[in-house]
Amino acid sequence: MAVEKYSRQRESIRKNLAGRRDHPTADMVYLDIRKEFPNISLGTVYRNLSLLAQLGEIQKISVSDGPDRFDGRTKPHDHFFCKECGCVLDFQLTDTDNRLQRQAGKGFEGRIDGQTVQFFGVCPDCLKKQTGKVHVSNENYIL
Amino acid sequence: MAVEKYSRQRESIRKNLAGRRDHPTADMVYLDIRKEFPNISLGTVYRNLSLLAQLGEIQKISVSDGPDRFDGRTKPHDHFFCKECGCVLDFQLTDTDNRLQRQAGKGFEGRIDGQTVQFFGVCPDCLKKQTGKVHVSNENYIL
DNA sequence: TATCATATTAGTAATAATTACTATTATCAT
DNA sequence: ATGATAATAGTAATTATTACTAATATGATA
Repeated sequence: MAVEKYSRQRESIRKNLAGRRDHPTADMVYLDIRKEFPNISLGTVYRNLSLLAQLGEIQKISVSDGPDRFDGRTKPHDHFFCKECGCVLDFQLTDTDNRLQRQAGKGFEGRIDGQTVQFFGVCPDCLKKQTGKVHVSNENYIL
Repeated sequence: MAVEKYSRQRESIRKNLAGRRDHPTADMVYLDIRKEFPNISLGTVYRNLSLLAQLGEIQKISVSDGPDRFDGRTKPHDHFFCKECGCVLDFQLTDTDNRLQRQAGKGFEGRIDGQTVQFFGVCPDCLKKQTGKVHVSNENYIL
């Protein structure tokens, strides 16, 4: 279960994720890695993605309307999900985190180890494409 | 696709979710509804859960390690996921939301329609069961 | 109340995503 | 180089969910 031996395939998967900013599915990673390892199997990709996620070297993101996605960024951050194109963007909320966790922890008898914020909406690209709608600054939309 | 006619099965599913505080999977709802409608099919449960989620009458929650879960609470709130037993608890963060969304929106050219916070940790029940570990107030754990 | 159009269902088949299995290969310590 | 075994490729199996279809339920209208 734990990693005990190096493998070129796993290293390639790790590097692939580290070098991209989108949030690919296992299949997208598979198609990419096949350029270097034409015989790699999808199962190998899945196994290594799970493994790397367990080790905290990548992050696994579950979405309600499709396959899981993976994120090569190690340090904790948040995500934005576009309801138009389905893309996932990274958000870095500075410092609010502690406030969040502290507030949630008040009177809670369990233990909170971490948290992540999921934002939903329309990404910049899709918003621009929506002709007929005037593009206004984001802050006007805030409730 | 839209709801145009009443159905007793759908109403039963809606009530079932409204009357419980856990966050059941489609299968758990199915098993429950079968007490009232022994012939209801799992597909019917799935279809109505999707439908109700689209209408905003229930909420669908995706988790990384199992089937989707459903939540009968209509008003927006957050969730806590226990890494021990897999249970999902509701959290209501008072008012911090606006701050979050405003902060995320700064300089973002897309549109943010909503957000939800996911907390991870160990639930109160599991924490108590972990013998050998002293139970301390949650606030000591906050980073 | 009977009739009709059609939304919804039960039952089943199909698909999508992911995991499990196994013989072969790669890694690494000796 | 050799041996122990972790990891892989290829494939089968499982899980979660959706799609399909004939029969039924709903609700409007006569």
